Amino acid sequence: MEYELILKNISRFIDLNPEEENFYTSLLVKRIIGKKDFLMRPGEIIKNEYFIVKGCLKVYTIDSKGVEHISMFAISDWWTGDLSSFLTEQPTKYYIQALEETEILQLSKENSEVLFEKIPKFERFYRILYQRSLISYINRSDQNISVSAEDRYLYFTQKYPSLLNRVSQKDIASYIGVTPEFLSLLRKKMSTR
Amino acid sequence: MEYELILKNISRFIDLNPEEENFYTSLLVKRIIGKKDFLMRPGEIIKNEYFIVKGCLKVYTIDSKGVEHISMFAISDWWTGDLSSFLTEQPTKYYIQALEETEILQLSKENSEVLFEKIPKFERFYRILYQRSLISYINRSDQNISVSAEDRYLYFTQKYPSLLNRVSQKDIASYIGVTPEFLSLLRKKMSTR
DNA sequence: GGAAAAAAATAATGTACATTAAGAAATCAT
DNA sequence: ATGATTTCTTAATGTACATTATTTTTTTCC
Repeated sequence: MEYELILKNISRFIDLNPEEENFYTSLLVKRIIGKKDFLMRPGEIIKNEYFIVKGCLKVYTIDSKGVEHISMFAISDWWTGDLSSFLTEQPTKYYIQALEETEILQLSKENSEVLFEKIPKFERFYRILYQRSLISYINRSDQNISVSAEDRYLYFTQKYPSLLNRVSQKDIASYIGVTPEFLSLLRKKMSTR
Repeated sequence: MEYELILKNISRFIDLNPEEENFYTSLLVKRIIGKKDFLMRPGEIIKNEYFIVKGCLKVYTIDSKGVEHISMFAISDWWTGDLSSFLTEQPTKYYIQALEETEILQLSKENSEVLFEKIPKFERFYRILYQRSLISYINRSDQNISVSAEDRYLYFTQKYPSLLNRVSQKDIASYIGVTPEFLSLLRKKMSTR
């Protein structure tokens, strides 16, 4: 069934009875984002959070020199969006683009407020979800200032093996913070050992 | 009164009645960390979260070459600890050291579980706290891969002006991910403009 | 207050990574 | 399938930042 994956995602942290499950899924909107289409562009005020059912997206900014910097990839069973814009109602600076045809479920800000009122244990769900995200972002920002590009690449290959064949090297380079040329060189050096 | 600051911190996101306030503060333990003393060392399993009443701490790791990497500073009205060790009960990799005599309030894991049971709206408090932390760590990790050292330093001076006179340049250099020598050079270059 | 220790500045040299440019390989669109 | 795009590789050169070493300044502490 359509909502199986998202309900399973939620049941990792909280238990819902069938009635609550129905209420929750009634708040969701399903969307398909075609390959290369955008889910978000800079300047928009983000009114939703997104759960990825199927597919793959990249979240990135473009700097003043026109260079793309990938902030994260989002695949099946992950959440994405722009928490900052969602919370502050300021325009986002991110692009989110589908690398493949992608199916998402979106939950609007109004509906998430309704949700917290009606089923307060969703506060717990998000508490735990954000707690765990926070841990991985703390790690990532520590790593970005203390670890060489080669080790960041190695870490990426170990942490996200499923992305290796799905995402271009150019995008991986952007994610780990180097140019595609330098990553190509690194990979050559690493393979001759 | 002793708990004024922490109760004010909490009241930013949730309302507590006097009874709840008393119950909450009864779960806290007050500690003083002397200058240069450690609140945490690698290998320990972290059983508390810490709120800083007064003083200043640095959170850092030491890499395989013996180089210190500062992950964050923590000052009055901030929370600190090691969420990862706290959650997973694995040994921490962090040192937390007081840069000045520092007064903290600690909440143990057991007590935080009691707290969530007795006053579920603390789930909401932590949901919002983590959400906001997450936003700033997402920013920081984006910044670390896409922004020059000079701009990271500028951003630091703007975001944490109060730390500039309190923390050594060497520690600021570590936080932004450069050597103290290079930060010194940057500052000289910046001052002659 | 003065010696010792730590932090900061300066400078020379070294290295990780960026930039530019060009060709080869893979992917895409008709 | 075949040309057109995009991605990947390779290589030369350039630059941001690291390393090492020395000197100056500031802080610590008895």
